[in-house]
Formats: sequence, structure tokens, C-alpha cells
Amino acid sequence: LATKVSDAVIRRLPRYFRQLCALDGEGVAKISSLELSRRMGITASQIRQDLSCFGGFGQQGYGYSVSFLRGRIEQILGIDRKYGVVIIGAGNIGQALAQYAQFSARGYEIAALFDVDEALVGNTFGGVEVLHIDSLESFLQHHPADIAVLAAPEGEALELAERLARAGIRAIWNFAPVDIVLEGVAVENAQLTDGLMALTYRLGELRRGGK
Amino acid sequence: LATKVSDAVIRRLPRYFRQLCALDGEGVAKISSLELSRRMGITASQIRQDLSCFGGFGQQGYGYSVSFLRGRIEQILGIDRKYGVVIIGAGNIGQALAQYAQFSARGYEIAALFDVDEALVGNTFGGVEVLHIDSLESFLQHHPADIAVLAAPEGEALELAERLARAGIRAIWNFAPVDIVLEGVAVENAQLTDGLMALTYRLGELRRGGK
DNA sequence: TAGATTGTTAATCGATTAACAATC
DNA sequence: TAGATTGTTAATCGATTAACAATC
Repeated sequence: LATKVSDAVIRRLPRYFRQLCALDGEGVAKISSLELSRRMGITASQIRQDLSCFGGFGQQGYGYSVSFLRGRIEQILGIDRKYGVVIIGAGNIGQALAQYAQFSARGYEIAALFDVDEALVGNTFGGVEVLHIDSLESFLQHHPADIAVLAAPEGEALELAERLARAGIRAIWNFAPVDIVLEGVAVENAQLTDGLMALTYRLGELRRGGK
Repeated sequence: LATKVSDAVIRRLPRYFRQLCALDGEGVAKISSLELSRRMGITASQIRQDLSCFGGFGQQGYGYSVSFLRGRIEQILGIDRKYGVVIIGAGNIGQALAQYAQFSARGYEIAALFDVDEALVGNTFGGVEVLHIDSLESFLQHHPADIAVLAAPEGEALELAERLARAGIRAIWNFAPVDIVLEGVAVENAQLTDGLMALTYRLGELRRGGK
């Protein structure tokens, strides 16, 4: 229970959460690991093994209560709370994320966008104002944020990440095509181009008839 | 060499590629697996093991030629070619991707955006026109595309994915929060919310002091 | 040649799957 | 109670790391 949970497990948690939300929406009250395994294309063993990292959420002979399990996974993921978010870089990606309804709906409250470009400063995207990057530190002092979205160009990303860490940010969602490693900071890479490259690789594999 | 390459390896290839591009830009001509391992935080053993899936690209006693290896990984990933891309869903994400310079720069040619919303049809984002989703099949017949970006809302995503597969698309880059599995189609999930949830989990872990 | 570093084989480690006793 | 299904322990499988002979 107290032992370190592997990354592989953590990455399946959001998928479990999505499935349980869908089931909840369908009015399904209980589900067995076997049924869930069929829906998700994961073995029932793995589901039970994964969940047992966090405790016993089921009932032998019955299965899992959908709404109860959904609630527990919500807690485990930490998405039952609200998070203050700042977005660094008000280009295409920054703007799109600021306007992405899914986030504000889910308790991510975007406090501000930041950019170096004076032409962008003062503009508003999805109701969020663009501030100058120079005001980052003073802003964070007055409005502490939990998460920083790093949507700056490659060249500036590393330095900005270090600035964010110094300003007290402990979670960075990184969209820049640069690997960021910072002591005591959780970094989640959302490198779009990397995913796209993996896709073209597998497309090539399909075309060559491998697999 | 001919054996199936594991997903773990494929996901590291874009990182190798990025590093080698950076080294190339710095004017570095050769690198050993040991030096590269230090830069990337990966063991030298793993680098050699990974690369040997595709052939012997190095020279014993010398190391790897940066530009040669960069070129080979480019080929392996299949990013030395051009790809025709259609974007399904012209909301925030679809618009942002259409305008994302990184893609057009890298040989991804976005042919069109598609949406159901009549108000969006006819608009242009990053020089790409929004067409009505009804014209998807006829458009693809006249302008065959390699990759479809699925940036549609949750409810419609699955059906649209099936439509794309029927229209001959063999690679889907999925931004919708739905797991898509289609026979003979490479699907790369770019589910933003999943990544964000993994981040909040690890932030919580940090705060609880679990490292 | 001697030194360095690869490509590859073997050893270790961790994650997934299978099996089953516990129990609702 | 009998049937079902969990939580967990053991077995298998795959991926990472270590070691080293091959060789530039």
C-alpha cells in the first residue's frame, strides 16, 4: 500500500476514471473486473492488481461499485480539488489551452497567460488576460499557482522552467520539445511532435506489413 | 533486426532524434553512447540496445556520427517524407494545430479542417480552410491524406474514427478523451486531460512527501 | 599497436498474467 | 449455503542493465 506506485499504473488511472465516468453516466451501478477488462482491453488481473495498490475498493463476490470507485480514483488522482494554473507562452497552444472548456470545467482555474511579445500583452483568451513575462514572479507571489503550463518556444523553455521552479511551482505541464528534469518538481511531458513521430513510425510499420 | 520493436523503444526514438538535432546544431560531429546517456539521463546500455534494433549505426572505438545517426533515425521514424493531414474538428485544438508552425515546417501538410458547425465552415486558420464534415469522404477521395487528427468532442469521436478508417485513413492522432481501437489503423492517443491527471497525481505525491 | 567503444549475449529487475484462498 | 468475484501470492514474460568479446 505504501510502496511506490509505478508509472505504468499511474498512466492507467485516468483511463479507469474515464471508463467509470462513462459507466456512471450510463446508469451502471456495479462492475466486475472482468466486465471492465472487456470494455478496456486490459486483463482483469491487471485491473485488480492496479487498484490494490491503493486499497481494497471492491467486494468479493460482487465487484466494484461504479460511483464509489470513480470517487476513490478521483481522490487518488487529486482531481477532486481545484488547481490554480498559469500558462507560459500565449502562442497557438497557450491560447487554445486557455480556451479549452474541458479544463475550467474540471477545476483547473487558469489565472493568467504570460508572454514576452508586447503585442500579445493585454489581450484576452477565454477570459484570461495575457501578462508580460517580466511580471511572472510578482504575480505568482500574489496569486500562488499549483501548475504551470509551459508552452514557450524550444529555446526559452529550459530557462523558463527553472524560473518557475524558483518561483515555487511544483508541477509543470511541458509542451516544449525539450526534456525537462528539475529536482522536486513534477514534470509531465506533453510533447506533441514526439507523439506524432511515434504515429508515423507505426504507420510505416503498417505499410511495410509488419504486425 | 526483423523482430517486433517494442513500444518503449519507439517512444524513445523521438527523444534521440531531438538530442541529435540539438547536437548537430551545436556542431558536434561524433558522440559515444556514454556521452549521450549523460545528456539524456538514460543508460548507455539502453541506447546501444535501442539502436541495435534497427542496425549497427556506430563504429567500435569511435562512437556514432551525429549527422549520420540523426538521418537514420529520421528515416526510421518516417519523418523524412511528407504527410497529408486532415484535421477533424475546428474547435480550439483543431485551430491551434492548424496554425502550429512546427508541423508545416516538418513535412506535415494540412489539407483541410472539418467541422459540423456551419458558422465555422469557410473560415481559414493558418491558411487552411474549414470544410463541412459531410464533404469528408469526397474530399479524401480527391485528396488522399495519410494522417487524420481527431479533435472532435467526446460523443462524436468514435463514430468519426470509424468513418475515417472506412475512408482509407490508416493513422489517427486522437485528441478526444476516448480510447480508440481500430483494426489496421495506427492510433496515437494525445489525450491532454490524461496527462494532466497524471501530473496532479504526482504533484500530490510530492506534497505528501512520497518523493 | 593500444585504447576506446560498439553490438550482443547473459543477468537482473520489474511488470503483467495466472492461480487460488479468502470472503461477501 | 452455493456462486461469484475479490485481493494477493506465485509464475511468466519482457524490458533494462551489466558484462565482454569483437573490432575500429
